[in-house]
Amino acid sequence: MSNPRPLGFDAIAEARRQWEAHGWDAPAAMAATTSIMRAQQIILATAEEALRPFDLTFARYEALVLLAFSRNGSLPLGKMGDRLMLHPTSVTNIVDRLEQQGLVHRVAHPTDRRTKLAEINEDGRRIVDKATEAVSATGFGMGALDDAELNRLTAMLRKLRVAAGDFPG
Amino acid sequence: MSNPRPLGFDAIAEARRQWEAHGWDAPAAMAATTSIMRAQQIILATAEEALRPFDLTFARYEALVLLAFSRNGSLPLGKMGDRLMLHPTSVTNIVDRLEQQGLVHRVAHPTDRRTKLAEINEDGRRIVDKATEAVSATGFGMGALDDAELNRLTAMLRKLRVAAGDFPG
DNA sequence: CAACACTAGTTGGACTTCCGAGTTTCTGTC
DNA sequence: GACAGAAACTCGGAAGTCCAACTAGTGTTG
Repeated sequence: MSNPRPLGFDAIAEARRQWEAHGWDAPAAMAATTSIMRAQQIILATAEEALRPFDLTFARYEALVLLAFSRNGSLPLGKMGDRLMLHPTSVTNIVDRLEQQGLVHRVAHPTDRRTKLAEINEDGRRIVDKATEAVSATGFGMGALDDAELNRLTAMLRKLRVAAGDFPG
Repeated sequence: MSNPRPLGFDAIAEARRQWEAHGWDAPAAMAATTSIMRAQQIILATAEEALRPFDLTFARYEALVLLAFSRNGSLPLGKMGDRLMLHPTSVTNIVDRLEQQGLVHRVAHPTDRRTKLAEINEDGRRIVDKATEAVSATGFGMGALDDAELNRLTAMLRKLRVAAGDFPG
Protein backbone atom coordinates (compact mmCIF):
# COMPACT_ATOMS: atom_id res chain seq x y z
CA MET A 1 0.00 0.00 0.00
CA SER A 2 2.79 2.42 0.73
CA ASN A 3 4.78 3.88 -2.10
CA PRO A 4 8.30 2.43 -2.40
CA ARG A 5 9.77 5.72 -3.61
CA PRO A 6 7.87 8.63 -2.14
CA LEU A 7 8.36 12.11 -3.52
CA GLY A 8 9.23 14.99 -1.26
CA PHE A 9 6.29 17.10 -2.44
CA ASP A 10 2.74 16.93 -3.75
CA ALA A 11 3.05 16.10 -7.43
CA ILE A 12 -0.56 17.03 -8.15
CA ALA A 13 -0.33 20.46 -6.51
CA GLU A 14 2.85 21.02 -8.50
CA ALA A 15 1.18 19.95 -11.75
CA ARG A 16 -1.68 22.33 -11.06
CA ARG A 17 0.72 25.21 -10.53
CA GLN A 18 2.39 24.55 -13.86
CA TRP A 19 -0.94 24.01 -15.59
CA GLU A 20 -2.04 27.48 -14.51
CA ALA A 21 1.34 29.01 -15.34
CA HIS A 22 0.89 27.75 -18.90
CA GLY A 23 -2.52 29.39 -19.03
CA TRP A 24 -4.27 26.05 -19.60
CA ASP A 25 -7.96 25.66 -18.89
CA ALA A 26 -9.87 23.92 -16.08
CA PRO A 27 -7.06 23.48 -13.51
CA ALA A 28 -9.45 22.45 -10.74
CA ALA A 29 -10.90 19.69 -12.89
CA MET A 30 -7.41 18.58 -13.90
CA ALA A 31 -6.28 18.36 -10.27
CA ALA A 32 -9.42 16.48 -9.24
CA THR A 33 -9.07 14.11 -12.17
CA THR A 34 -5.46 13.32 -11.40
CA SER A 35 -6.34 12.87 -7.73
CA ILE A 36 -9.06 10.36 -8.58
CA MET A 37 -6.69 8.46 -10.85
CA ARG A 38 -4.10 8.20 -8.12
CA ALA A 39 -6.67 7.38 -5.43
CA GLN A 40 -8.00 4.56 -7.57
CA GLN A 41 -4.48 3.21 -7.96
CA ILE A 42 -3.89 3.29 -4.20
CA ILE A 43 -7.20 1.72 -3.31
CA LEU A 44 -6.90 -0.96 -5.93
CA ALA A 45 -3.39 -1.88 -4.81
CA THR A 46 -4.55 -2.06 -1.19
CA ALA A 47 -7.51 -4.26 -2.01
CA GLU A 48 -5.58 -6.55 -4.32
CA GLU A 49 -2.92 -7.08 -1.71
CA ALA A 50 -5.58 -8.14 0.78
CA LEU A 51 -7.17 -10.41 -1.83
CA ARG A 52 -3.95 -12.10 -2.96
CA PRO A 53 -4.18 -14.95 -0.41
CA PHE A 54 -7.53 -15.86 -1.93
CA ASP A 55 -6.19 -15.72 -5.48
CA LEU A 56 -8.76 -13.07 -6.38
CA THR A 57 -8.43 -9.84 -8.33
CA PHE A 58 -10.64 -6.94 -7.36
CA ALA A 59 -12.76 -7.46 -10.47
CA ARG A 60 -13.34 -11.13 -9.63
CA TYR A 61 -14.07 -10.21 -6.02
CA GLU A 62 -16.66 -7.65 -7.11
CA ALA A 63 -18.30 -10.23 -9.34
CA LEU A 64 -18.46 -12.73 -6.47
CA VAL A 65 -20.00 -10.14 -4.15
CA LEU A 66 -22.58 -9.29 -6.77
CA LEU A 67 -23.57 -12.94 -7.08
CA ALA A 68 -23.61 -13.40 -3.31
CA PHE A 69 -26.02 -10.45 -3.06
CA SER A 70 -28.31 -11.68 -5.83
CA ARG A 71 -31.64 -13.26 -5.07
CA ASN A 72 -30.81 -16.81 -6.19
CA GLY A 73 -27.06 -16.61 -6.15
CA SER A 74 -27.10 -16.44 -9.93
CA LEU A 75 -27.29 -13.78 -12.62
CA PRO A 76 -27.12 -13.63 -16.42
CA LEU A 77 -23.65 -12.64 -17.59
CA GLY A 78 -25.00 -9.62 -19.40
CA LYS A 79 -26.68 -8.33 -16.27
CA MET A 80 -23.42 -8.71 -14.41
CA GLY A 81 -21.73 -6.59 -17.03
CA ASP A 82 -24.37 -3.89 -16.67
CA ARG A 83 -24.02 -3.80 -12.91
CA LEU A 84 -20.24 -3.90 -12.84
CA MET A 85 -19.89 -1.63 -15.89
CA LEU A 86 -17.80 -4.17 -17.72
CA HIS A 87 -17.53 -5.16 -21.35
CA PRO A 88 -19.20 -8.51 -22.16
CA THR A 89 -15.86 -10.06 -23.02
CA SER A 90 -14.49 -9.06 -19.64
CA VAL A 91 -17.40 -10.77 -17.94
CA THR A 92 -16.76 -13.92 -19.95
CA ASN A 93 -13.13 -13.84 -18.84
CA ILE A 94 -13.98 -13.23 -15.18
CA VAL A 95 -16.55 -16.00 -15.06
CA ASP A 96 -14.10 -18.31 -16.85
CA ARG A 97 -11.56 -17.81 -14.09
CA LEU A 98 -14.04 -18.05 -11.24
CA GLU A 99 -15.29 -21.26 -12.78
CA GLN A 100 -11.73 -22.62 -13.02
CA GLN A 101 -11.32 -21.76 -9.36
CA GLY A 102 -14.46 -23.73 -8.57
CA LEU A 103 -16.32 -20.80 -7.01
CA VAL A 104 -18.97 -20.41 -9.67
CA HIS A 105 -20.45 -22.40 -12.51
CA ARG A 106 -22.41 -21.63 -15.65
CA VAL A 107 -26.04 -22.67 -15.73
CA ALA A 108 -28.57 -22.55 -18.55
CA HIS A 109 -31.24 -19.87 -18.38
CA PRO A 110 -34.65 -21.49 -17.76
CA THR A 111 -36.39 -19.88 -20.74
CA ASP A 112 -33.86 -18.00 -22.90
CA ARG A 113 -31.36 -20.37 -24.45
CA ARG A 114 -29.06 -17.55 -25.50
CA THR A 115 -28.48 -16.57 -21.91
CA LYS A 116 -26.14 -18.18 -19.43
CA LEU A 117 -26.27 -17.67 -15.70
CA ALA A 118 -23.26 -17.55 -13.43
CA GLU A 119 -24.14 -19.23 -10.16
CA ILE A 120 -22.10 -18.97 -6.99
CA ASN A 121 -21.64 -22.17 -4.98
CA GLU A 122 -20.86 -22.89 -1.32
CA ASP A 123 -17.11 -22.56 -1.81
CA GLY A 124 -17.71 -19.24 -3.48
CA ARG A 125 -19.80 -17.97 -0.60
CA ARG A 126 -17.24 -19.08 1.93
CA ILE A 127 -14.41 -17.39 0.04
CA VAL A 128 -16.33 -14.17 -0.46
CA ASP A 129 -17.02 -13.95 3.28
CA LYS A 130 -13.38 -14.42 4.19
CA ALA A 131 -12.16 -12.13 1.44
CA THR A 132 -14.56 -9.45 2.60
CA GLU A 133 -13.18 -9.69 6.11
CA ALA A 134 -9.66 -9.26 4.76
CA VAL A 135 -10.56 -6.30 2.58
CA SER A 136 -12.67 -4.60 5.23
CA ALA A 137 -9.81 -4.95 7.68
CA THR A 138 -7.70 -2.70 5.47
CA GLY A 139 -10.48 -0.10 5.50
CA PHE A 140 -10.05 -0.14 1.70
CA GLY A 141 -7.00 2.07 2.18
CA MET A 142 -9.24 4.92 3.31
CA GLY A 143 -8.29 5.03 6.96
CA ALA A 144 -7.35 8.68 6.63
CA LEU A 145 -10.97 9.70 6.09
CA ASP A 146 -13.81 9.45 8.59
CA ASP A 147 -17.30 8.28 7.73
CA ALA A 148 -18.66 11.80 7.23
CA GLU A 149 -15.93 12.56 4.73
CA LEU A 150 -16.43 9.24 2.96
CA ASN A 151 -20.12 10.00 2.62
CA ARG A 152 -19.46 13.45 1.21
CA LEU A 153 -17.01 11.91 -1.25
CA THR A 154 -19.57 9.33 -2.31
CA ALA A 155 -22.23 12.02 -2.72
CA MET A 156 -20.02 14.16 -4.93
CA LEU A 157 -19.05 11.27 -7.14
CA ARG A 158 -22.71 10.31 -7.35
CA LYS A 159 -23.34 13.58 -9.21
CA LEU A 160 -20.59 12.70 -11.60
CA ARG A 161 -22.08 9.27 -12.24
CA VAL A 162 -25.51 10.72 -12.87
CA ALA A 163 -24.05 13.22 -15.33
CA ALA A 164 -22.31 10.36 -17.14
CA GLY A 165 -25.68 8.63 -17.56
CA ASP A 166 -25.10 5.71 -15.20
CA PHE A 167 -28.58 6.03 -13.75
CA PRO A 168 -31.42 8.59 -13.74
CA GLY A 169 -30.53 10.12 -10.39
CA MET B 1 -18.88 9.11 -22.14
CA SER B 2 -22.46 8.12 -21.50
CA ASN B 3 -23.28 4.59 -20.54
CA PRO B 4 -24.87 2.58 -23.36
CA ARG B 5 -27.06 0.60 -20.97
CA PRO B 6 -27.96 2.72 -17.97
CA LEU B 7 -29.48 1.11 -14.92
CA GLY B 8 -32.68 2.41 -13.43
CA PHE B 9 -31.15 2.85 -9.99
CA ASP B 10 -27.95 3.65 -8.13
CA ALA B 11 -25.99 0.40 -8.07
CA ILE B 12 -23.60 1.66 -5.41
CA ALA B 13 -26.34 2.74 -3.01
CA GLU B 14 -27.93 -0.66 -3.55
CA ALA B 15 -24.65 -2.47 -2.89
CA ARG B 16 -24.23 -0.51 0.32
CA ARG B 17 -27.71 -1.47 1.49
CA GLN B 18 -26.95 -5.15 0.93
CA TRP B 19 -23.50 -4.82 2.49
CA GLU B 20 -25.08 -3.52 5.68
CA ALA B 21 -27.87 -6.10 5.57
CA HIS B 22 -25.19 -8.80 5.55
CA GLY B 23 -23.60 -7.19 8.59
CA TRP B 24 -20.33 -6.57 6.75
CA ASP B 25 -17.87 -3.99 7.99
CA ALA B 26 -16.93 -0.50 6.74
CA PRO B 27 -19.89 0.21 4.42
CA ALA B 28 -18.99 3.87 4.02
CA ALA B 29 -15.48 2.97 2.89
CA MET B 30 -16.88 0.33 0.54
CA ALA B 31 -19.28 2.82 -1.05
CA ALA B 32 -16.56 5.46 -1.41
CA THR B 33 -14.16 2.91 -2.88
CA THR B 34 -16.65 1.71 -5.44
CA SER B 35 -17.53 5.31 -6.29
CA ILE B 36 -13.90 6.15 -6.92
CA MET B 37 -13.48 3.08 -9.09
CA ARG B 38 -16.46 4.04 -11.20
CA ALA B 39 -15.50 7.73 -11.33
CA GLN B 40 -12.06 6.78 -12.57
CA GLN B 41 -13.64 4.66 -15.29
CA ILE B 42 -15.88 7.54 -16.41
CA ILE B 43 -13.15 10.14 -16.38
CA LEU B 44 -10.68 7.90 -18.16
CA ALA B 45 -13.21 7.06 -20.88
CA THR B 46 -14.01 10.74 -21.35
CA ALA B 47 -10.37 11.74 -21.62
CA GLU B 48 -9.43 8.88 -23.92
CA GLU B 49 -12.26 9.72 -26.26
CA ALA B 50 -11.00 13.30 -26.48
CA LEU B 51 -7.45 12.03 -27.04
CA ARG B 52 -8.30 9.47 -29.71
CA PRO B 53 -7.85 11.92 -32.64
CA PHE B 54 -4.28 12.46 -31.44
CA ASP B 55 -3.62 8.74 -31.11
CA LEU B 56 -2.77 9.17 -27.43
CA THR B 57 -3.81 7.18 -24.39
CA PHE B 58 -4.24 9.01 -21.11
CA ALA B 59 -0.99 7.52 -19.81
CA ARG B 60 0.95 8.73 -22.83
CA TYR B 61 -0.72 12.12 -22.58
CA GLU B 62 0.28 12.46 -18.92
CA ALA B 63 3.85 11.55 -19.79
CA LEU B 64 3.93 14.19 -22.51
CA VAL B 65 2.55 16.83 -20.16
CA LEU B 66 5.17 15.94 -17.58
CA LEU B 67 7.93 16.38 -20.13
CA ALA B 68 6.43 19.64 -21.41
CA PHE B 69 6.45 20.95 -17.84
CA SER B 70 10.01 19.88 -17.12
CA ARG B 71 12.84 22.37 -17.05
CA ASN B 72 14.67 21.17 -20.17
CA GLY B 73 11.89 19.22 -21.81
CA SER B 74 13.63 16.02 -20.72
CA LEU B 75 13.63 13.68 -17.73
CA PRO B 76 15.22 10.36 -16.77
CA LEU B 77 12.80 7.49 -17.29
CA GLY B 78 13.01 6.52 -13.65
CA LYS B 79 12.03 10.01 -12.52
CA MET B 80 9.05 9.88 -14.84
CA GLY B 81 7.96 6.66 -13.20
CA ASP B 82 8.23 8.22 -9.75
CA ARG B 83 6.17 11.23 -10.73
CA LEU B 84 3.52 9.31 -12.64
CA MET B 85 3.49 6.42 -10.15
CA LEU B 86 4.22 3.90 -12.85
CA HIS B 87 6.23 0.72 -12.93
CA PRO B 88 9.56 1.06 -14.79
CA THR B 89 8.30 -1.39 -17.40
CA SER B 90 5.30 0.79 -18.13
CA VAL B 91 7.53 3.81 -18.58
CA THR B 92 9.67 1.90 -21.08
CA ASN B 93 6.55 0.93 -22.98
CA ILE B 94 5.13 4.47 -22.96
CA VAL B 95 8.37 6.07 -24.12
CA ASP B 96 8.69 3.38 -26.80
CA ARG B 97 5.33 4.37 -28.23
CA LEU B 98 5.88 8.09 -27.96
CA GLU B 99 9.19 7.61 -29.72
CA GLN B 100 7.50 5.60 -32.50
CA GLN B 101 5.03 8.46 -32.86
CA GLY B 102 7.92 10.88 -33.22
CA LEU B 103 6.95 13.03 -30.24
CA VAL B 104 9.86 12.13 -28.01
CA HIS B 105 13.30 10.63 -28.30
CA ARG B 106 15.75 8.95 -25.98
CA VAL B 107 18.92 10.86 -25.10
CA ALA B 108 21.97 9.78 -23.12
CA HIS B 109 22.38 11.21 -19.63
CA PRO B 110 25.35 13.61 -19.55
CA THR B 111 27.17 11.89 -16.67
CA ASP B 112 25.42 8.62 -15.74
CA ARG B 113 25.62 6.12 -18.57
CA ARG B 114 22.98 3.88 -17.05
CA THR B 115 20.36 6.58 -17.31
CA LYS B 116 18.38 7.54 -20.37
CA LEU B 117 16.42 10.75 -20.76
CA ALA B 118 13.16 11.07 -22.63
CA GLU B 119 13.11 14.41 -24.44
CA ILE B 120 10.04 16.02 -25.96
CA ASN B 121 10.47 17.64 -29.37
CA GLU B 122 8.57 20.37 -31.23
CA ASP B 123 5.98 17.97 -32.61
CA GLY B 124 5.42 16.70 -29.10
CA ARG B 125 4.87 20.17 -27.74
CA ARG B 126 2.46 21.03 -30.50
CA ILE B 127 0.46 17.83 -29.96
CA VAL B 128 0.34 18.24 -26.19
CA ASP B 129 -1.05 21.76 -26.59
CA LYS B 130 -3.79 20.64 -28.93
CA ALA B 131 -4.56 17.54 -26.89
CA THR B 132 -4.84 19.65 -23.77
CA GLU B 133 -7.35 21.91 -25.49
CA ALA B 134 -9.41 18.89 -26.46
CA VAL B 135 -9.31 17.34 -23.00
CA SER B 136 -9.98 20.61 -21.19
CA ALA B 137 -12.98 21.20 -23.44
CA THR B 138 -14.61 18.07 -22.00
CA GLY B 139 -14.01 19.42 -18.49
CA PHE B 140 -12.52 15.97 -17.82
CA GLY B 141 -16.08 14.65 -17.51
CA MET B 142 -16.53 16.62 -14.31
CA GLY B 143 -18.98 19.21 -15.55
CA ALA B 144 -21.43 18.23 -12.83
CA LEU B 145 -19.15 19.63 -10.11
CA ASP B 146 -18.22 23.27 -9.59
CA ASP B 147 -14.74 24.46 -8.68
CA ALA B 148 -15.42 24.56 -4.95
CA GLU B 149 -16.55 20.93 -5.01
CA LEU B 150 -13.61 19.90 -7.14
CA ASN B 151 -11.24 21.53 -4.67
CA ARG B 152 -12.87 19.78 -1.73
CA LEU B 153 -12.61 16.51 -3.59
CA THR B 154 -8.94 17.09 -4.31
CA ALA B 155 -8.29 17.99 -0.67
CA MET B 156 -9.94 14.83 0.62
CA LEU B 157 -8.03 12.62 -1.75
CA ARG B 158 -4.85 14.44 -0.78
CA LYS B 159 -5.25 13.01 2.73
CA LEU B 160 -5.59 9.58 1.25
CA ARG B 161 -2.43 10.01 -0.79
CA VAL B 162 -0.48 11.21 2.22
CA ALA B 163 -1.66 8.21 4.22
CA ALA B 164 -0.50 5.92 1.42
CA GLY B 165 2.98 7.44 1.65
CA ASP B 166 2.99 9.30 -1.65
CA PHE B 167 4.59 12.36 -0.06
CA PRO B 168 5.20 13.69 3.45
CA GLY B 169 2.17 15.99 3.51
C1' DC C 1 41.71 -1.91 -5.83
C1' DA C 2 38.72 -5.84 -5.71
C1' DA C 3 34.51 -7.56 -4.21
C1' DC C 4 29.97 -6.57 -3.29
C1' DA C 5 25.70 -4.29 -3.25
C1' DC C 6 22.82 -1.07 -5.44
C1' DT C 7 20.57 1.55 -9.35
C1' DA C 8 18.67 2.31 -14.31
C1' DG C 9 16.62 0.47 -17.86
C1' DT C 10 15.05 -3.46 -20.85
C1' DT C 11 13.19 -8.10 -22.01
C1' DG C 12 9.93 -11.98 -21.82
C1' DG C 13 5.79 -13.81 -19.81
C1' DA C 14 1.25 -13.73 -17.48
C1' DC C 15 -2.94 -11.28 -16.88
C1' DT C 16 -6.62 -8.00 -17.75
C1' DT C 17 -9.26 -5.03 -20.57
C1' DC C 18 -11.47 -3.61 -24.69
C1' DC C 19 -12.82 -3.85 -29.71
C1' DG C 20 -14.49 -6.23 -33.84
C1' DA C 21 -16.38 -10.14 -35.77
C1' DG C 22 -19.01 -14.39 -35.55
C1' DT C 23 -22.63 -17.89 -33.94
C1' DT C 24 -26.78 -19.01 -31.87
C1' DT C 25 -31.15 -17.76 -30.32
C1' DC C 26 -35.08 -14.75 -29.68
C1' DT C 27 -38.63 -11.03 -31.26
C1' DG C 28 -41.51 -8.23 -34.02
C1' DT C 29 -43.69 -7.52 -38.38
C1' DC C 30 -45.66 -8.57 -42.59
C1' DG D 1 -45.01 -18.89 -40.85
C1' DA D 2 -40.96 -16.46 -42.73
C1' DC D 3 -37.49 -13.30 -42.13
C1' DA D 4 -34.96 -9.08 -40.89
C1' DG D 5 -33.10 -7.20 -36.89
C1' DA D 6 -31.72 -7.36 -32.19
C1' DA D 7 -29.68 -9.66 -28.21
C1' DA D 8 -26.44 -12.91 -25.54
C1' DC D 9 -22.39 -14.80 -25.42
C1' DT D 10 -17.63 -16.27 -27.20
C1' DC D 11 -13.27 -16.03 -29.86
C1' DG D 12 -9.07 -13.75 -31.74
C1' DG D 13 -6.23 -9.84 -31.55
C1' DA D 14 -4.24 -5.38 -29.84
C1' DA D 15 -2.87 -2.63 -26.03
C1' DG D 16 -1.54 -1.77 -21.36
C1' DT D 17 0.04 -3.19 -16.74
C1' DC D 18 2.81 -5.68 -13.54
C1' DC D 19 6.41 -9.17 -12.03
C1' DA D 20 10.79 -11.66 -12.25
C1' DA D 21 15.01 -11.95 -14.26
C1' DC D 22 18.76 -9.85 -16.80
C1' DT D 23 22.55 -6.48 -18.46
C1' DA D 24 25.21 -2.63 -17.68
C1' DG D 25 27.03 1.00 -14.95
C1' DT D 26 27.91 3.16 -10.31
C1' DG D 27 29.12 3.39 -5.37
C1' DT D 28 31.03 1.56 -1.21
C1' DT D 29 34.02 -0.59 1.75
C1' DG D 30 37.48 -3.44 3.61
